[in-house]
Amino acid sequence: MKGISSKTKSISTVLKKAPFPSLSPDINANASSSCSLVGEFTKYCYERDLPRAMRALDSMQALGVSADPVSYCQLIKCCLDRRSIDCGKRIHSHILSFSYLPQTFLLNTLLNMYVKLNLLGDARDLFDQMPQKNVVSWTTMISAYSSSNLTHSKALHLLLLMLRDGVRPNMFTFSSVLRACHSLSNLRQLHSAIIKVGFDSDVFVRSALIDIYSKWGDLQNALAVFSEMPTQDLVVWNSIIAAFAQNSDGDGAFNLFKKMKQSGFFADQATLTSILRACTGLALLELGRQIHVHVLKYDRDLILNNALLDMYCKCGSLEDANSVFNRMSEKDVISWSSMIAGLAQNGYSRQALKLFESMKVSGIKPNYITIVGVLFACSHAGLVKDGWYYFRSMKELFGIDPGREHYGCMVDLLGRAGKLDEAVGLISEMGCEADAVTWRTLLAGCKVHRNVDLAIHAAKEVLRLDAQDAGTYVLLSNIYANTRRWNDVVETRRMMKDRGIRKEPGCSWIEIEKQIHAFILGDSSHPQMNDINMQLKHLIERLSGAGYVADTNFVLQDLEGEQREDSLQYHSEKLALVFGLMKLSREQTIRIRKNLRICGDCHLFAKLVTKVERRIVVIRDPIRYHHFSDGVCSCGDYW
DNA sequence: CTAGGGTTAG
Repeated sequence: MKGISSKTKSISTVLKKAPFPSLSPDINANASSSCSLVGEFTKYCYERDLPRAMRALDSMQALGVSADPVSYCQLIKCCLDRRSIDCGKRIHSHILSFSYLPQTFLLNTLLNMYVKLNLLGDARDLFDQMPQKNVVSWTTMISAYSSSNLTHSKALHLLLLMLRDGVRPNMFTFSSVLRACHSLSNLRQLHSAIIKVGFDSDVFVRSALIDIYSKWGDLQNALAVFSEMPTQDLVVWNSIIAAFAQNSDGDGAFNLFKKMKQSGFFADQATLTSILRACTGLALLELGRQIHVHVLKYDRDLILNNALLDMYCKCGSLEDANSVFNRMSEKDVISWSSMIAGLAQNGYSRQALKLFESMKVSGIKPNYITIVGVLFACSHAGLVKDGWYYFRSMKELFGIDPGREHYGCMVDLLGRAGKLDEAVGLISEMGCEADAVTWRTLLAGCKVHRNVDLAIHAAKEVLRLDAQDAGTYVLLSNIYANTRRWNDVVETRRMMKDRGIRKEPGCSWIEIEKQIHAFILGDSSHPQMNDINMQLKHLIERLSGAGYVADTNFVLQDLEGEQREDSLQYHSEKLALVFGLMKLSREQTIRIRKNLRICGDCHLFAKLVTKVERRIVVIRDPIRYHHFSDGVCSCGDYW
């Protein structure tokens, strides 16, 4: 890639290549044949006939003649479409051999080609050698660097060089460079620069602003950008809806969606994808099914189908997930990963591993997240050997280094199997420091296998890394109470109070005829609460016959609010479950979502309900799925 | 010749 600065070419080179039509008949003949050659070349370029155009280009190269820049641009686009790096480079070197300075827009087209072909190095070489860079050249390069996390700093750096060079950024530049900002304050700087030049009214810049504020978790500012002026652009609507869906504010997403329709816009693939994600977050299976109807008209949209698939998995309807998965005309690593994780999370570990084998056969390469799902499947089914195998060979087989999540799954697997020492060993072996999630996982193992000393250690680690984790304070205090270490109980409660930790009230949601009913611990505002309480009493009597005894160990988990012995009875999932029994027909699965982990008493309660009442119950807590049926739970009583 | 929105884990 050298010699692009044709300025430096000697006069003699220039003369040698310049046509002298009057010198001799030979040269005249030559000139007229070059003329028709160029004509042919131009024709092929416009017809997008890459092979013929390349052949003509070679002849032109031999004769030292050139065509007009627009034809070259056509041909470069053609290379892009065919993704032919080789042809692109040949055109580039042909253009370099010109005796004159190639026009900037032609070099920009080449630059763009390199960027789109992911040849950033070649792009940068060309960019550095361009004698004249205009705003398009700069923006092309900045945009290339902005699109990868690894090169964000280069994008910002180029913006500075551009300004120093006296080239003013335009709307294109800003809408590309925004995603490269490295902090919220950096984003605010860019935003105010944008406002200063008045580009904030551009729909591209606005959607980029909304998107990046959302990625930094700043929904207020995203909404502020959105609300500043009336929107007549679908992408801007989609940006703000996605912002809410991605920041787990499903209700916010639905409200905006409603407003969008009122403003006369129709949902496209991106809108539906975000709305499905909102359904996923809120576990709204029925609403998700309704959206599915609209998805059908985009049945070849991969991303949309992936979102649909994930919705069914996370809403606990594996039948639907399976049928979507099987009908998808195209599947990528995300489709496979979602399905594998979905099977595992819903208790079908063996199928998950089988599907993983099919995936390998299909030729789609597993990624980091796929392996998380695979290990999760192993841990769920207690497949210690398989887990170790996948964990130990993932680097060799798939080229993926084990990360936090993988270690987390292994700690879960070992903890579940009672191999707590091995789990501790693994934590110390981690390349990265164990985070609160990992310690919480170990803590769960300690709880089930009643290892008090290790539980205390794990809980302390959790609290060291996440001082706000109300559940762990409560659990720790619970352990101390059970082992009669009263001073420690007092100390733990004091710590909680000092740090202003409040336990989030337990809340459960159930969807009945497209209506969401929420049950919050200690809140009896539901209109049918009296009825529900009565039914609950009757139900408990029936369950007692089947051996149900309230597990008061868990009462201690509720330090806040009522500390009555019978407060268990009011755990929100019990109320939701009873309401489901009252309102849904026997054939309908009772699906409940809750904000806290399910307690042991409610877990036993749900198991017995499915046995005594012959119902299917699915409860999704923030981490795991519990499929209850005939007195058994898919989690195997470990969660 | 350059720009914006949607999917898997945590």
